[in-house]
Amino acid sequence: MPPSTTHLTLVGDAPATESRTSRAYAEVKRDIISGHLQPGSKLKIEDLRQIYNTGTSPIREALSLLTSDHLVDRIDQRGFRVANVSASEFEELLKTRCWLEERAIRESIANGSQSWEERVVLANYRLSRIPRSESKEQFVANTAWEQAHKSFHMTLLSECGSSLLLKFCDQLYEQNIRYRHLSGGKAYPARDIAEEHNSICDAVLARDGDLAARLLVDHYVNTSSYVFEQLGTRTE
Amino acid sequence: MPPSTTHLTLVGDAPATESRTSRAYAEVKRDIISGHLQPGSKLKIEDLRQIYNTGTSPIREALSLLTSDHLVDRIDQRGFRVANVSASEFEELLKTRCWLEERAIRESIANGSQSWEERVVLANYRLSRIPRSESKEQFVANTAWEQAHKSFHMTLLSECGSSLLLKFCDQLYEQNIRYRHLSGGKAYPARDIAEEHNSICDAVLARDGDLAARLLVDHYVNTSSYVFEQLGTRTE
DNA sequence: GAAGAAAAAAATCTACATAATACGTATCGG
DNA sequence: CCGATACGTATTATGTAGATTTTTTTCTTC
Repeated sequence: MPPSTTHLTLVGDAPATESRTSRAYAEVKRDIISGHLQPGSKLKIEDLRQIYNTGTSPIREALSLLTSDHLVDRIDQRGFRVANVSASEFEELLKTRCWLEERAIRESIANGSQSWEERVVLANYRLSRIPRSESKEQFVANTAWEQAHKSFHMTLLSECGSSLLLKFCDQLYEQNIRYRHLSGGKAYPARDIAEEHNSICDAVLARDGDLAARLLVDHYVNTSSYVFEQLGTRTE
Repeated sequence: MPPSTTHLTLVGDAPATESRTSRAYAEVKRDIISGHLQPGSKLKIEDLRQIYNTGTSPIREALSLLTSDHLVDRIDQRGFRVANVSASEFEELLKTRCWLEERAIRESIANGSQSWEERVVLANYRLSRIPRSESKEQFVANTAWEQAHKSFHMTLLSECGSSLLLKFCDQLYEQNIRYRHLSGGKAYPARDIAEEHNSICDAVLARDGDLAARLLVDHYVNTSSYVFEQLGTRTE
């Protein structure tokens, strides 16, 4: 007899309803990463309470959680602010990301299973099918592409053998997206990003850690040069 | 100076008074790291409110902040728990720590200033003057030694050029202390830890990144074998 | 202008109300 | 009788409203 599908009794750890704190966390995070909330700007509890339509506790707790993602700064008795950005901070971010991801992809290549290879191929394929920009004339960030891109990169690292390292890479990745968004919606330099992804993918399948690490770091450094240009010309 | 261990005061000057949230954060953190609060145990807001003599908001916020240190787990609608421990988690922790600290000490050696060398020497000297145990007969953890030890190790990494990496190393260091404490107050194996510190110090002064990294990793792996023994024999 | 007092704004905290989960007990089918 | 499921109660987490403390701004006064 086929195993009957379990009825609606929730077995695992998925709570029935999402708390307001979680919702506020997700929404504020989204708005900071998207650049909607200006870097350095004050996050007044009362304002946020109204904007996100909830109470003070959920907002306060959401902001506390966001400090761990380095997206919000908290000062005792002086409230919360959106984390600032600067060229030097971005340089640190890029550097750190390269260090950590290089290690992570090397370990993944050394330890990754057969099915991991397949997941990498699949993630790359899915990414390749999604247009980078929603419009052909001008660059309009495509959320679906963003998700697939992150999924591809995190899959590359996923079998590094350390959930801690993965978590760090995830955090740094999101901080990086924020910088990309803040650097404006202008078109990216004419660079064949898909081809870069393919090369990384090939190196992974060849289990060539040195090559994969080099390609991955180059990929990040190249993408970042654009952000640096924008940051360098900031008027602030 | 190494960065402060909490993310509570990130920028600017210290406020006049410490908030209850900050106090609760520091106290709960201390009690988790010291092992006073059992791994996996439920953190009931009402209980904590009474124990730490404050309201629900400060407790709740403190616990939210502690989740970022991986010392507390949070599940929507189901509250907070002290993060669990296990041999496999500790293995990940050790591995990740070695990866990150190796990178950090190499970078520090490559970029560290003259005054950094002096700070390393000074931190090592101070550490050498403090007894490891408060009692000669049996091992009793000495808080002053703990502080000096952390200070020495963080100084080694302090000029790696990335405050993000430093923060990660700081977090991992504190998680590690927790494991040490949980592994009981038994005497450490007879090993000349001071001599290991001296060797690392010498390698730093010789600007020998390869050697320093190797010695540092060995230092951690050696210390950890004791924790593994204890974890392996846990009755739970 | 600068120093200081008063007022306004904002963050923090407490107390209570509400909603969700956990647990013990009863019930049902085998 | 035994195991599993459903139900009702107790416990706990979450959320709201408002009081309190701290900081920031404004307004005097010198």
